[in-house]
Amino acid sequence: MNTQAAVLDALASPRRREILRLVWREEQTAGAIHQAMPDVTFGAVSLQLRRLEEAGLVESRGEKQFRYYRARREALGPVGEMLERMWDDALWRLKLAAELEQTRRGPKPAPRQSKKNKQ
Amino acid sequence: MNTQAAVLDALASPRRREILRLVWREEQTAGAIHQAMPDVTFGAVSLQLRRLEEAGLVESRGEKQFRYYRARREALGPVGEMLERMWDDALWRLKLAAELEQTRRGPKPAPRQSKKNKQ
DNA sequence: CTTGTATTTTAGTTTAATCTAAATTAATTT
DNA sequence: AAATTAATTTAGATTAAACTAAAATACAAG
Repeated sequence: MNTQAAVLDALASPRRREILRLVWREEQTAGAIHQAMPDVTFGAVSLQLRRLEEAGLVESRGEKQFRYYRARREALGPVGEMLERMWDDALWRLKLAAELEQTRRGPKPAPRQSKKNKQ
Repeated sequence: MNTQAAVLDALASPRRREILRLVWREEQTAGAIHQAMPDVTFGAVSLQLRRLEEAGLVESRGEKQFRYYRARREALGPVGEMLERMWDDALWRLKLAAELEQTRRGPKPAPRQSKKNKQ
């Protein structure tokens, strides 16, 4: 079960990282997760949850009509600590908001780097 | 300079991970890197090198008409160790080959998971 | 069995990433 | 200067990822 590549793929998107953060310390229902991300549909959240679960980054249990998701922190090892540092950083939160904003509105304004003086 | 997210973004693609592997232990010219990936054009490799460099995952120096790239292993921290484990694993190499094959040929055959018996 | 609530899945669209081919820049050699 | 070699950049095409809206599934309660 080659999992590492799947893990990296799963961590690639800001959306999935945000979901992971929401279920990092305590389980949440799919609905609660969606409520925390009002800019996407429930369906979109559900698809990302499935990707995270297939990558082994979250697990879930069903109870009544609800499904509770929680992070499988042990699957990330030291990378998990990196994520925690990222989330603890207040500046990071602002950056994330900007990132999601961009994700919503289309491609970046392409801040191209100057081509000269690169030795 | 919030770098972590850029790092995760940069590690998202198998192609960039393969490039990173090639320059992990010793520097390589852009041309040598391209030769190791005969299924893409030099231009494509150059673009990915730029992305890796902008994310701080590789650095480069120009000498004569060549440009030498090498990994900035210190920028990756724990993720670097994860990558090394991945690359040391023989099975992983087969998997990577298959992954690149897929990348080349189009989307996956979509092996859907059965929907029942999920408690 | 019908209604309500929670969630997932499907089909199709939109958005973003990656690639190619060709043009361009840059240094080297003749 | 012209030709050669190495690498980058651009514009446009292709491929893949993410999203939406609607339909489907699942369970609970009346």
